[in-house]
Amino acid sequence: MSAMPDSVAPLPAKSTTAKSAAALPDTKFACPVDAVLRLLMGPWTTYILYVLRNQGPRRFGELKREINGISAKVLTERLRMLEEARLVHRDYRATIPPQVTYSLAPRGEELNPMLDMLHDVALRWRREDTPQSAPHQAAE
Amino acid sequence: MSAMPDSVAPLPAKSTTAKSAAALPDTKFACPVDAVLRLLMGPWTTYILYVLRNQGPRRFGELKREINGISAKVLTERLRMLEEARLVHRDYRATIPPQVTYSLAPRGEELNPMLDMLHDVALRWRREDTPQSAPHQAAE
DNA sequence: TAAAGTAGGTACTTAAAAGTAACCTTTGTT
DNA sequence: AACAAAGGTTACTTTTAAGTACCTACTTTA
Repeated sequence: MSAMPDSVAPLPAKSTTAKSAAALPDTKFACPVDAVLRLLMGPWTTYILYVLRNQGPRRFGELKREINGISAKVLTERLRMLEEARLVHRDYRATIPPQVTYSLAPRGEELNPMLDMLHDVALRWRREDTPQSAPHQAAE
Repeated sequence: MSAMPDSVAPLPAKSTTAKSAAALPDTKFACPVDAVLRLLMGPWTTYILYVLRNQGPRRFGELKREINGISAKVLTERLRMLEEARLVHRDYRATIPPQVTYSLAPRGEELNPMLDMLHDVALRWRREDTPQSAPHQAAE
């Protein structure tokens, strides 16, 4: 029971300058867990981290080609966000075709144990939910 | 390096019956991590789990009153989703004012270690990012 | 001369999520 | 008779996110 001892509040889709701005006193001191989840949740985010983790540093075009279906716009958005959160590192070389390489920053690596755990849980649940005819799986 | 050895694919906002339906061959065998994150990401989801974990089983109205600002619609949606994912358990008593109690299901409790880890990382980062004048915090 | 690769940026459109408000059922209470 | 409480549902509107398409500038290649 050592989790979330602090003020926990969701981010109710901040509606600054909206019409009803006097209803919610929250949204200022948000739960840190929420903040991190908010980093990871977008459609392609964990996939990007996965590629950087397993394939190592990659250039923009390589990422775009590897992540089948993502648009340049969204890839840029995600990389900018992850860079701002210091999960990835951006290395820009102003050569004539400019060369930009992305890699996992220390904070990105810090997420690995947690993502591993999440991955284990997710795999376990999927195994449990898939009605296998003969349940004789050994290793993962 | 034991994470995500399987086919990883995002869920690109499934556009069935849309105009461009022949571009992406993915979205069918999605990454299990993505699937679990998709459960947790909505604005109020982790907050609901947090309340159920720390306050114990709660009725609908209690939850709604405790989670300041959530609407009945969204609370219902989230609880239905969490119930379908078997993270929470719904106990319905057809008394005359009907009585519905929600509690953490076993799978909900399985998430605890991971959420604790996530919480630790999130707290650490927030400490690092908050320039404290005198860094003499002892316990979390 | 025209295309392709490099790393994006911008504008526009569309779809999904969230919020708001009203309504439903039954019984007891005032 | 009207209202409150329980636990939602439904319809409607707004907000946000994502997708599509086209643009930049510079160089090499065909």
